[in-house]
Amino acid sequence: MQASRATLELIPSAGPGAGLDACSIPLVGEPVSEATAAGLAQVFKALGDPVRIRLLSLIGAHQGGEVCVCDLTTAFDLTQPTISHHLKVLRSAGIIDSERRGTWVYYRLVPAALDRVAAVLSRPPS
Amino acid sequence: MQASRATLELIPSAGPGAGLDACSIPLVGEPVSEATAAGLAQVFKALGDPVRIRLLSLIGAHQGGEVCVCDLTTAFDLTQPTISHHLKVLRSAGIIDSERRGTWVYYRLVPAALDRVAAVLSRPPS
DNA sequence: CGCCTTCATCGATAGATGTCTATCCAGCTG
DNA sequence: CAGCTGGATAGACATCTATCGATGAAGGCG
Repeated sequence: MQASRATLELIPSAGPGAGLDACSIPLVGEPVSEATAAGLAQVFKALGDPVRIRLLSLIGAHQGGEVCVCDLTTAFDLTQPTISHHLKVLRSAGIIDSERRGTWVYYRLVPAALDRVAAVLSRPPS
Repeated sequence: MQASRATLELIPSAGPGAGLDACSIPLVGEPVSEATAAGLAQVFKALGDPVRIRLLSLIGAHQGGEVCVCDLTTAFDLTQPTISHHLKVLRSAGIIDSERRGTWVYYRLVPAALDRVAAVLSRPPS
């Protein structure tokens, strides 16, 4: 590195309590910790598939906010285990939730999770 | 090839020249098309890595909104080609932009892209 | 010109991921 | 009980990806 540039300090403080469950610090406001970045990345990774995006859209757009898995599997040209796998990824990320009622399992969105992700992406008013 | 214009169209249904339209394409409002889901998934996939999250955070938090690559490489325990790879992924997704000035290359955020993603995740007021 | 610094690209490789088939579990109904 | 259906799990496999070392391209400097 040439001497005419001042090196800046940018190792973020590895403070405790880092994670997605922490308060939603804007992404562009200040450097996030490694743990926070890992938590955010997991959620974004769950969103990083076209099938899962469409699954979320189908669930969110459905009247009542709940969709039976049987209705989701028929909406794709994929096998039932594949859809089940994608639903599991979304559920592991905390984006959706499921409930069994009798024979069928219903999935619904977790609005708080989506809100939190949206808040992270929003830049602070400056 | 710096600051290549070969970035993808973030939301295909937005049309060319639409720019940063504040009107959100709802993810939870109505089912999205396959093409829209694919475009969104690519952006989310770009965000689905802890290193890239931290890169975005470092760029966005830096004074002036620009960061030299040399400062980004020193912030991670990774090699320079790896950082360059991650920057390319973010740039291909339209999330960041680069500009060469003399010896150094500076990266900055593309706020419109982040705003659009945040808008997609925001649910319509019920 | 030659040399150095900065950054991008190439090629290889270990690990992650999406998809399938086969199978198992839970719940309903004869 | 047995049998059927909706959904999850297991295992296999092809593809993708994150990372590295090596190299190339662009620009500054003596």
